[in-house]
Amino acid sequence: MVTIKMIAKSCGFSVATVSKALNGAADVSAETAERIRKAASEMGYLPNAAARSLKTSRSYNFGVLFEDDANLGLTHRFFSHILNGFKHRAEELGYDISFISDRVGGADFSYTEHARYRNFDGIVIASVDYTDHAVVDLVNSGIPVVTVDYVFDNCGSVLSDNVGGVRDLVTYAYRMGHRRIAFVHGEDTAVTRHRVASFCRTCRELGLEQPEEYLVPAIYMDPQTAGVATAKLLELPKPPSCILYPDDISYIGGMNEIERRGLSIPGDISVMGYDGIDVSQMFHPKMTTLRQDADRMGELAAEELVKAVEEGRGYIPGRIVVPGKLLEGETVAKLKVES
Amino acid sequence: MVTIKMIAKSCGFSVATVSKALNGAADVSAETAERIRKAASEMGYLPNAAARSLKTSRSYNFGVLFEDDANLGLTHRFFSHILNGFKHRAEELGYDISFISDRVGGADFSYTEHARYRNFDGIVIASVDYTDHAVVDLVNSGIPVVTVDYVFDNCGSVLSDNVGGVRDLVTYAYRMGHRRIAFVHGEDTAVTRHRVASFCRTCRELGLEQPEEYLVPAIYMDPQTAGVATAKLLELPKPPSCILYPDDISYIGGMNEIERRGLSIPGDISVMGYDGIDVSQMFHPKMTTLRQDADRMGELAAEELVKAVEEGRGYIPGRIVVPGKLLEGETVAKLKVES
DNA sequence: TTGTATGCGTTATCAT
DNA sequence: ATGATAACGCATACAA
Repeated sequence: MVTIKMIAKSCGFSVATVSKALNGAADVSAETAERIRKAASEMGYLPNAAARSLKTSRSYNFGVLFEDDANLGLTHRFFSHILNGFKHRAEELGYDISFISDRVGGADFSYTEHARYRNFDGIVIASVDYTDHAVVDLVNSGIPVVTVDYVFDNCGSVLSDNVGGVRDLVTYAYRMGHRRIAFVHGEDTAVTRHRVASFCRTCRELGLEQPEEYLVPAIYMDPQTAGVATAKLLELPKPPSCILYPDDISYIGGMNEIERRGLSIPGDISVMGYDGIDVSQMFHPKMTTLRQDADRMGELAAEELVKAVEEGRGYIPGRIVVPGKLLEGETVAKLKVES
Repeated sequence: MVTIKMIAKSCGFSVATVSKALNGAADVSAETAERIRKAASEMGYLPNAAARSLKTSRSYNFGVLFEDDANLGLTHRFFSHILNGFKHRAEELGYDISFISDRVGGADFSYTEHARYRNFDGIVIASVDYTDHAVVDLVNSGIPVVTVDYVFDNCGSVLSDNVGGVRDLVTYAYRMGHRRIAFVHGEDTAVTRHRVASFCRTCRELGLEQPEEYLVPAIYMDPQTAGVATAKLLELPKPPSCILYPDDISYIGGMNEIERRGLSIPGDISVMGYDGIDVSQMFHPKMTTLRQDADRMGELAAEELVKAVEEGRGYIPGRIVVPGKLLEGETVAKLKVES
């Protein structure tokens, strides 16, 4: 391993001068800077991140906290795209990425302890239970944090436009002539509350009836509970003509229940998904769903985090809302409007 | 930030003793060790990874290289599971995880340079072009490496049993009475070559005819090319009765082409996927496919890498083959055997 | 059993 | 413009 000390010896300069030259400091002559850089390159010099971090207390390393209830973790479709976008943009901006966990060296550590131990310059949080004490603690640790799909007062955040997304879906169904629209929603989270609120408000604004039974709980990414919810809706005395699902996977569970009953989509009942995952556009009938641009969200999270880190105490937390896009498929029937 | 120096001052011991006590060294009395640990805990002491790494040249950090041609990266279904399993097991074993990229601090770095810069103790490689010079360079860097689905002489490797998987699928089709079996395979990679070889060998052993036209190339995860390949097969004078696809997503492309022609699965033509992704078991007809246990593969890669790191020069590269599991769905018809 | 001293590779301060 | 030196936090060889 070649160090600046060895370069210094080889060139006849001091380590101080070598360090400055390599970091492009102004107070070193262009000539010697050139000579030193050449020697460094020839000798195969590489800086040592640990030494640099120790000295400057900057790691140029971001911590990533991605955990979810279902323990889908990195295999979660939405979040794997977030991570993907975050990673690419962070690397462009000069930061590496590591995962934060609740253990270090085999021993239990809090997230905050882990982050301090590794001296992360900043942290992105997604896909977790934001009421978790350990997460709240991390958020308040003083380390710059950007959260995804949740807002803390003192952190930047990148948010999928859930309110707009649900509004667009319901409005689309309305325009297609639907007047009895039901919402199978996910378990209680901040995202779910936003979506449910948007659903109720949009229905009210459109003058739609909102029987309590048209709001049915299920579990995100779980076809099973979505099927049960669907059964409940179909057995209502006055069943809906259109069902909105919490995500595209849940949609599949609903679809199966519908077909099991000999009903057809969209002939007998119309349905809509959420997320716009790849397979949603591959199967027939093509799914009507709302595509979330998760890659873009990840990129924006990286940019916001860099801003938070580099602006330091003067940073004003950004609230970035990323709009989705309605993918008009073939699962919503065009109805004659009821009298 | 509290350091061992501050603990030393607070307890009246030297930094050396504090360091030893905190690391559970034998040559420190149980009593003082206890006192020191108590003080450390009370003062909120946390070790500093950079300082430790600088001193010991061990980072307890693994580098992960996950890139693929399609740039699906982390959103690739198979690889996101590998990463997930790797992450969990590595954390249990006391290692953190960071991504390796070809840039550091915004400047271009080779993978090897990046790995040296961060002083990774070990590296896992998956999902890349293994002929890439930068990858080969990393493999030969001297840093312990474990590869997924590829073998280098001097590295450990974890392999999906592609030979056994294809054998099982073909044999299953044979048992179901199929005698004209076609294979739509992915682009040329090591995995593809193993699968094609297994396909040919199994057909030969079963005494099946193997017309050249029954081997059709497509692209992994691309429904489009799979559809084209399917069209070619269906238009053959003697079309196959069963088609094996390179993955479950490609299967969908094939299915769409089949249905577009008014044919039904499995009534008119039987089909099989590969991977066993979640949605493959949700849609009807349920897919017959081969489930790869990618999470397990990731875990085993972590264990193998720890072994490589800790055994040092005495490490003998392991070749771990992980068997898949045939998921018997509803897409392969039971045929009367032709005379 | 405990303490002293040194150095890991780097950056930063202050002289020269 | 360049260099001597200290310090970042920690682990360890060796002395006491």
